[in-house]
Amino acid sequence: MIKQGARRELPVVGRPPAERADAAQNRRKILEAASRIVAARGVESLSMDEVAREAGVGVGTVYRRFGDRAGLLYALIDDREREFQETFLHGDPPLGPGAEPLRRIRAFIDALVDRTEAQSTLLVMAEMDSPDARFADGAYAVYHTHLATLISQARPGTDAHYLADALLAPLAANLFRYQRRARGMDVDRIKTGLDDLITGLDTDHSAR
Amino acid sequence: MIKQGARRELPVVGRPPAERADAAQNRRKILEAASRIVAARGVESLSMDEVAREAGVGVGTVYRRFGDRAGLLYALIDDREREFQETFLHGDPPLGPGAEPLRRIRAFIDALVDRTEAQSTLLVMAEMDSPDARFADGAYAVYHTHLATLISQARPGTDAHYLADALLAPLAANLFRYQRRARGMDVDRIKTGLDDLITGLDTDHSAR
DNA sequence: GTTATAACCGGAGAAAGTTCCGCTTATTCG
DNA sequence: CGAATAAGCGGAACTTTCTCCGGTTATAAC
Repeated sequence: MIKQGARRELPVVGRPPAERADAAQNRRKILEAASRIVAARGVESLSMDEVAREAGVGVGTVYRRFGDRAGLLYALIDDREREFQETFLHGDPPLGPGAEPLRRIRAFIDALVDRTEAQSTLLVMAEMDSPDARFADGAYAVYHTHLATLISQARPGTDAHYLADALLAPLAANLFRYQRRARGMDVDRIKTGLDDLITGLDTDHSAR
Repeated sequence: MIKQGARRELPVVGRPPAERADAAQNRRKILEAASRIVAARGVESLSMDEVAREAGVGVGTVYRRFGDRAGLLYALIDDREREFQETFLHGDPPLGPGAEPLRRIRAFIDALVDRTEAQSTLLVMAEMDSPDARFADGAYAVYHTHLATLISQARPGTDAHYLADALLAPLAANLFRYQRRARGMDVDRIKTGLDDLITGLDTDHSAR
């Protein structure tokens, strides 16, 4: 995550040129305007035109800075959750390093459930206008790598890469919201269910 | 699945009034036109205007019949897969009744992977313009009920309802397509990974 | 066969996302 | 400081989805 839009085609070598000062300032203005609108009237009514107007820039600028609506929404999400990554990468056990892998997996998934609960509306909207955006976004990659590492420690020999995706999948914002709203499941029930799934990972399958 | 759009608000009691003959005919014409366009130029370029024109009706008619774009897409999907449901509900074992539950779960998930592979583009598009549509659609409900029943047989005492969602989640079209395209995973790898996850379900967790 | 009515029809137009392009400005290099 | 240039800017215009409503037609009751 962190940097959105802006550079879609990278130069063959070397880092992308730094953002010009005025551009960086516009990025900030846009992000703040978007945040203000979301706080005031919800994500549903966040139109690109309005963001541009509120930020005092043209629509074109919003698009140049963030690529598309999904990009803007993910930037908004990232902006709020950078510290979450800190917690599980370098924080205290059982979330951070120090605890045994399976314990960390559980703690991580639990924390992710809470995060999803808090941001579900924003996440659903973001997923909506760009189906791959969730996976292309850096945040997902970080979660995936983290989980895959832990899984391969807990159960060497399995396809940790795939299982990480599979464990993250039930936390897709649209399913999560459907379970919460339409199915009437509460957060604890979801956590318990996922714990059950994780427990299965700890099994020795070779004998089967 | 089966019936899309048309009746969003049901009468309190009794079945909805039958579709008028001309309306039913338009439904057919629209579905055929849409199918033709998809076959010719892909789902990406399926615009409601064009469907209407090709079917020889007004746009309003398309919307009255199918509710929205997602509704039309799901109708298209259902139209092609009604027999899939037959297979696992009443077909031969191990997919159909007769085999032991865990065996049937595996067979079902495997078959679903193949179905997702075949329809992924259509499914991704449908999920895109209406985040809950996948779950609201009758097909998902059928899968969910089927799986939940099998899970509660295989492992009484667990939250089969939740686990069914969790097992279906990695088959979300957008994740699936991302794994196939961006991650370069092949279908067998996905099946194997899911089998691994299912195996975990067979564990006795009470001792843990 | 006539009439009442509920369903249906078409297409104009509103709303929102995205693209395009001529003009402006920050930055760099001599 | 004074070009040269690459980056950035704004907003009009285009696209596509979806809504609305005045007029039409199928269906059923008499």
